[in-house]
Amino acid sequence: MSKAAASVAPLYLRVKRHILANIGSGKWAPSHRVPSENELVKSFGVSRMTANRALRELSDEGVLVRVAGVGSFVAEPKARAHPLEIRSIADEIRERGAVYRVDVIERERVRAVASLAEDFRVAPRTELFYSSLVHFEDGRPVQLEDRYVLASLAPDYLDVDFTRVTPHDYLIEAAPLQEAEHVLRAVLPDARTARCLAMKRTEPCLLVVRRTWSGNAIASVAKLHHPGSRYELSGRFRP
Amino acid sequence: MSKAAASVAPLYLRVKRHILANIGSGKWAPSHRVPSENELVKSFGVSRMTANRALRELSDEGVLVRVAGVGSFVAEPKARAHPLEIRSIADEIRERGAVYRVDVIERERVRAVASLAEDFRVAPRTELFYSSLVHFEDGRPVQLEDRYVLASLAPDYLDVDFTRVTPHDYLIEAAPLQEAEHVLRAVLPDARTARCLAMKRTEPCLLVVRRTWSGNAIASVAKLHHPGSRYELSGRFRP
DNA sequence: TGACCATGGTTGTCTATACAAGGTAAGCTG
DNA sequence: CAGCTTACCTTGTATAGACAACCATGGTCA
Repeated sequence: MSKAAASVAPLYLRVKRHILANIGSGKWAPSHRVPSENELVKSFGVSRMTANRALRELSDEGVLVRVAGVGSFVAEPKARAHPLEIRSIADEIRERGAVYRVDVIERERVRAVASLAEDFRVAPRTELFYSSLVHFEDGRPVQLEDRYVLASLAPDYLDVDFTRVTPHDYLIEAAPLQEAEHVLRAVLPDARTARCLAMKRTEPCLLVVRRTWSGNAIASVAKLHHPGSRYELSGRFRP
Repeated sequence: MSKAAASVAPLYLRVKRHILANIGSGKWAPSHRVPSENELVKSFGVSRMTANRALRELSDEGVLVRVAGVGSFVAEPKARAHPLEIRSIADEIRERGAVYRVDVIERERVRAVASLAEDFRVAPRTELFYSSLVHFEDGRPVQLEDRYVLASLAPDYLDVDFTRVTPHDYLIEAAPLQEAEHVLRAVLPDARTARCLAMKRTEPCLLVVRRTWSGNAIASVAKLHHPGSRYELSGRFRP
């Protein structure tokens, strides 16, 4: 009834585990040379294709570095970049078990002024859609979302019911997301932001600016203001 | 002299690209069924092992979902979590081509008071090391790093020359990093922080709290204050 | 000595074949 | 009609053999 996975596991997996075990125990340090495919063929009694798959997958996973004509080596640990996940605010709030609500402040069709045109890398007066929402957690405002969207990429944007679908989720459907850029800053809110988030103008805001690409075009630029006293971004990470 | 990669690329890659092109163009939507291995064998004139490698790698990459006995299907796009990389500040500054400098403000051995003990999940009065550094970019302070380290995990911590190795880099070597947690907030600086970062107390700070695990123990808790006017966290992301 | 070349080990790719196991659907049987 | 069986297609794994490209080494030749 036990898993007994070790004895029935596919051969290529057993080879992978053997190598991972030797690395994990410190027996094979970074840059140490691991057995070649032919050596694994002999010691495990498997075919070369099986040994190749084990080593190739470990290479794809970044565990090994392979050099044609030379050998396979334990990769240097990198891991000095720690990803922090930035998620949809509605998901986050609901996942915490809190009540989520959104107010639609504005939604309109606009033409890009100079600064916006620069953000989007388009000509001035290009048609954009603008929406402004406030997201609430248990009745308290936690995010002001000011978003501009390239009209040609999401022609139905102004008809979306944002109380049911967040702009972010809608855009994922409408325009296949290919790249995103985030910039995080701490700022003081302007008068309108402070009013929308029910905060004092001396209280700091966590500002996330998110730009998303679809194909070669910048599909959307969003400015997300969060009251510093009521919102924090957090994430855990395992290398 | 041109790449001519398409004509010399390995067969399994050509098959992968064919499938990715059909997905990228929207011709094959999510949950659409892609050709089976045997169909690819016929249409591309490759062996089944080659078709298998193409489909298997796309499955490993999350592009396809394969079900034994049924077929291979275009995966649903998830990507509503956007990782933001948090990197070592020294690397970041040097990579921008700016001059990096660090001042060591304090370094000492301390005993955990109640709140610190709670952060570390250890008993009060457990021995910790404390260091306080200010990181400069082109002569302007951009980060105040207040760090506590579990003494038993890094006994040499106080002897490290922080002008040559950042605490973060040293800890990676000393205690294998297994997990990290980040919390980002916007706050107003206290008097000491404002003084160290040469900023006004009314100016907001971007605060990153980083906790790192090594094994089951919390190895380090770092509070990183950045002046809102001079520092921003940014990152790009391709799904 | 220095430049060239042959050799053998290594990774990278590809084929043809085989068996096993999961799943579906048609057809048979009671 | 319900339930079972069977055939077929699918993915998953594994093998033996083959050729190409890469690289270090050592030997040969000028």
